[in-house]
Amino acid sequence: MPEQNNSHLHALKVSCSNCTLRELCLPVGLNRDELAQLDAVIRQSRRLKRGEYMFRSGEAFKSLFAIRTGFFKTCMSSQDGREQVTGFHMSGELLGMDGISANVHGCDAIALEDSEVCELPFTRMQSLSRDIPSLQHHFYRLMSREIVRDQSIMLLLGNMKADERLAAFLLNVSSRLATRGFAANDFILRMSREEIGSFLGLKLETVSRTLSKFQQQGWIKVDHKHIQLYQTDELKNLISGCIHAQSH
Amino acid sequence: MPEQNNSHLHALKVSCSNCTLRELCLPVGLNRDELAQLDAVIRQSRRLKRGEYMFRSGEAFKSLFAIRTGFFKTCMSSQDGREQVTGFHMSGELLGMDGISANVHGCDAIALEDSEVCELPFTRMQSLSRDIPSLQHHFYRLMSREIVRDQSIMLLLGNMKADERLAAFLLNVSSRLATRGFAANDFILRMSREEIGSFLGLKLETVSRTLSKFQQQGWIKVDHKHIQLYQTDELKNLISGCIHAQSH
DNA sequence: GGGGAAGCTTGACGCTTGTCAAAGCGGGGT
DNA sequence: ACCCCGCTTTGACAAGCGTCAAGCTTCCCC
Repeated sequence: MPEQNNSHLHALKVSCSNCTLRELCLPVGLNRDELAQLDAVIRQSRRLKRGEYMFRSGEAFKSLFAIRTGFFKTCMSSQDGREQVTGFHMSGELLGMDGISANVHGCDAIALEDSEVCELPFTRMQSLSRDIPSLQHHFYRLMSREIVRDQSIMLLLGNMKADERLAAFLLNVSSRLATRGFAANDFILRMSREEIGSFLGLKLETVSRTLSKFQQQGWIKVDHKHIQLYQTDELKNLISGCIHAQSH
Repeated sequence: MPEQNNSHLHALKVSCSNCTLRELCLPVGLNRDELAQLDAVIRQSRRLKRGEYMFRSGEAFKSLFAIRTGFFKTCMSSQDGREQVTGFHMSGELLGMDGISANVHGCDAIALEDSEVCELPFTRMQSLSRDIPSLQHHFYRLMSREIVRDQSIMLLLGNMKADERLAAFLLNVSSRLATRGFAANDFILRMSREEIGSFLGLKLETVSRTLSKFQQQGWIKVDHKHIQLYQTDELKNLISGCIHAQSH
């Protein structure tokens, strides 16, 4: 692992090497020169402790943020303090794209564990992407991917019953962890039952009960936030009838 | 209305003049030369009859489509034939952005009335947007807007009760029609109760019952697909507690 | 190490919405 | 113009999930 000195980009590349899907990360198919240009634009990475905000709804939009390590939730809040979780995000994912349209962040992004992110100033990325066609195309693809992801969640919320939603959620988390080189069938959830419920359009009691039901049937083992999947086929069966069963 | 000959772009501009929000359409802040370039890229517009497909899920993605006139639904289908409506779309809106990520269309787009669309070959638009920075930025904003729209629907599906969903839906349709210069409080719905229900995550009977309830309370008048809004304030009250009550 | 708050599980009950059914109305095509 | 089919409305009933409540565990901070 040579010449690591002072290259924020290198760190990004390292996080990329953790991903089977290179597309999660930025530097794809760039030559040495283009990499250097990109590296110059990426700001010093920033560390966040659990509970800290990466950005808040209503703040001026200036940058996108790439997660190098850690785990985040994005959520929107109403006046009376209730919140709705709109997504959970892992290393390699890009946050803040909803802020482009109105130049204002449309949601809060909160670290669920100690994390590290890279800041990508948007106007500079935009002009850089004019010089590097493959970068431009990559940005369009990332935004399109976010649209596809949101629509698959719309399907989940509009069509599925509680147990189907939980099964889809567990399989999604599992596959995303596997993509990053972690165990697919034995993991720690970083979020609370209430946050899962908020994301899935369910109450926390329903989440808890449904997990217990899966455990009783021998499909999974639940020890608080420690989840083990024993029979993923049964979980897949549950959602096989649903539209576009595979995860985003 | 001079020199209309052979300019597909002109037609787009005409459809734009119907919109209070110029941002819905493509040619914003372009000079004469840039307009000519853009015009050269836009393919001959295409007419569709009610029920025809603009594109289908699974087809190769080649172009985005701008609606000049008419009304569309987008939806996804499962193996067993059930469908989920993911959106309703009016003149000035751009469809197909979910196809960019995988080079395959992710949903069906079907005309709900006789319509006219412009085809925008994506790779050519992409290279053109490198020469015209404002066009590039506009595309990013359009995709971001789609992300925001999808997230507001996620909130609706995850948080709201049946009557709140219907109220939000009616107010949304109303404001989008007003934006295009149509009456805000007296309109014809182009979709069936079943399609509304599919979009809102409800069964058609619930849609029908809830509309009847609104009518009983004197808030609206329902005559099949002909809707009149009498007391929009009451509808707004219903969703005032919800997160981000305003429409997309 | 201990205390307290926050998170999780489980039960009982009720409401919202889905399901099944029947009847009325309207519109499009022959 | 008429007829048939599809859409809509309305009712009765059932089920799934939310609500309220109590007790328990765990984790964090002092």
